[in-house]
Amino acid sequence: MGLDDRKLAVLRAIVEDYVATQEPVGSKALVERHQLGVSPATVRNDMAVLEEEGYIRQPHTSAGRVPTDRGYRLFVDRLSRVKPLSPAERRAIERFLAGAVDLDDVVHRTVRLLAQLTRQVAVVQYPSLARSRVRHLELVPISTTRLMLVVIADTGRVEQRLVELPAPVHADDVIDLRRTVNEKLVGIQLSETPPLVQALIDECATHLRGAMTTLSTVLLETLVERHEERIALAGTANLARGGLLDFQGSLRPILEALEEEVVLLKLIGEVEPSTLRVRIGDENEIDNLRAASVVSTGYGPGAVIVGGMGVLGPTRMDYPGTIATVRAVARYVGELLAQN
Amino acid sequence: MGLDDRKLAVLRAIVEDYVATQEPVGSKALVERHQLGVSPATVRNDMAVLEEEGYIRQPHTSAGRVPTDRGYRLFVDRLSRVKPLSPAERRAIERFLAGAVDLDDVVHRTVRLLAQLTRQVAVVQYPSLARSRVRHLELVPISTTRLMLVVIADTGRVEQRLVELPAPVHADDVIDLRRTVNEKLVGIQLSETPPLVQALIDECATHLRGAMTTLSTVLLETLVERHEERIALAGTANLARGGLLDFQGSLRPILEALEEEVVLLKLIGEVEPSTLRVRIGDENEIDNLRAASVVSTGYGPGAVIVGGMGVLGPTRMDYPGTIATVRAVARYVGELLAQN
DNA sequence: CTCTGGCACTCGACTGTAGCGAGTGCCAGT
DNA sequence: ACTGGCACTCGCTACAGTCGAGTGCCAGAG
Repeated sequence: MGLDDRKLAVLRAIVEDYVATQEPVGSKALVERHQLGVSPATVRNDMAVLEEEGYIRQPHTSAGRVPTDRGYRLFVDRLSRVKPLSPAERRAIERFLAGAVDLDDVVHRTVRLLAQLTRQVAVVQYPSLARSRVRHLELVPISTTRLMLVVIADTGRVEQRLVELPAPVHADDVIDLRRTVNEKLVGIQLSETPPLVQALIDECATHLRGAMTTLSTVLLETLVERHEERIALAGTANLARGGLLDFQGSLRPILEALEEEVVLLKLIGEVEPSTLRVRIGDENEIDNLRAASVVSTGYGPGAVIVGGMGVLGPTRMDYPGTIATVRAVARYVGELLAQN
Repeated sequence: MGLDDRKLAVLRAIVEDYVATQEPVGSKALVERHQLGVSPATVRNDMAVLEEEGYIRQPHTSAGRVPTDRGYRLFVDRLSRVKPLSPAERRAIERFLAGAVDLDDVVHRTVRLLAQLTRQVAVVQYPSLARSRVRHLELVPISTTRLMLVVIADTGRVEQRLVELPAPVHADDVIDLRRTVNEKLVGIQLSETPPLVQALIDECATHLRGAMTTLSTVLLETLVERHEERIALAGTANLARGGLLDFQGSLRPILEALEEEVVLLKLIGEVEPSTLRVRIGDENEIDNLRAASVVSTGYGPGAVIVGGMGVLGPTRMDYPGTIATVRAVARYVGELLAQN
């Protein structure tokens, strides 16, 4: 395990060159392009050690070296300093996001921005309902037996659902229902509403029990079970950039994975205390994504985290740059959310 | 232009074989696989004519023939009878769509269903707001200077938008506003609301003029300008099926085109009286899609058309099957919309 | 006039061989 | 511990040769 500083420098150089050129890198080219201060032969010896330890490998004998997933991991963990964005980039982000009129708009702009800046596939989760608080519940009578339930969360997210009532309900009763529901639920975090929703049924006037029961069913369904998580995606065209060298020739599995909301949620939705997460190749739990890397992070107003965002690209990607971009975009979106 | 029946039969056979095998088809193979009742030599002569007329071509000398866009066009127009779906398929469609709880759900299910049945990229436009009627307008007070405007269309589509008022408004006034707006606009087709919205400002009480002005601005924006058209997409992974033989090796342009909502709308949104439209290769106005074909149609409750749907695939696709599927799915969705 | 069988021809796909060169591993020397 | 040198490996490219599917054309039969 003895990896002295120079061996690490060699690994860093290999990663940087390979990411830039997409071609296996040999000892001679390395000493030419980086000031390592030693001869190719020495580098070769270091390479042999690095290969033995599993950080790099040769596609075939008599070819240069290529980093392995493990090599990238070491690079990310110990060898790369996050490169700060240029002021121009920061301003671009700010300006682009500032134009948003709407939560939907914010999410759309964010995902496009991420895709464009990183030149990769971007994924943004809508602010999770479970992590939001109820700002207001609205009941709109459509007919005597139909209500439109509109849930407005403090993150600005709005969800609606049609409710089919078991029996006709008078307009005054709708007002009644609305008041009761709002009194009990406004300000509560959505993930904690289920018990309260149960209690609602008992508390309301007897002749409204039926209506309230279906209403609360739909409420629970909307808030907790279904739909709950929405996702925006952009930049899939970037997958086809690397001339099929990345992703070992077939985009099929990647595209398939990206079509599954569940998969995407798994990718970026598991938000932990740690600010930012990088999953490299094999580290991905999803089989279809074994040839890809994912950089993801949570975002939200202030320290609260309401959702995740991230990008997906070939394992051979510019980690420092991507990490910096994802982090910066997430921070700006968080500020934007906090303002409103 | 003398294309007798046999030449047409040859063309049909070529198209069918090529679609099935993805390989240039030669004269010998043709007579073996189809009962044409003539010798290869005769077929060759017919092929020479077909080639001269531009319906087929040779990738290189001494290779079989491949249909041109023009050949596919002729095939679609005159040589293919729409093959009816099997009862099993019909039932599958019905069952799958029947489970939908929601307009959103209907659209999502539809697009996935289309992608799955045709094994191609599916696109479904949400019921266009411009073509819907207003069922209800709701104003939800968020704070004294903020309203949430919710527009509910008769197609079940719901659109919401935050309104920042120029000055605080009392709760009673909100009720007033809501009543006025609903009285004037409910039942009106959205594309015809603009003049009425203008009139609203004049009619309302003086102390509400300011509020009504911003409100109507947002209303117009929401209904007409922005956002208005939404699109669902599925099955992009199917693009990567044909092993890069379709789409001349690069998915890039296709994926790029699919990312642009505007492009997608152009693809399937131009709904005309004609029931179903097939655009083959070069016939596509969008440059990036010159290597693809699009089968699209309008849908809606009864004879009204509220949106478009369709699929996109390689020019080498099973036109009869795809056409039948798209038509059937559109019809079922129409019925579903009519029921509610 | 139409169809057919025959024949020469074309040209892409595949195979085998050879030379080149990037890159390596090893070793002896400083 | 580093370096220069050297033999070796092996993928890549070019080139020649063969094979065969498929064609176009033509003369002859119906």
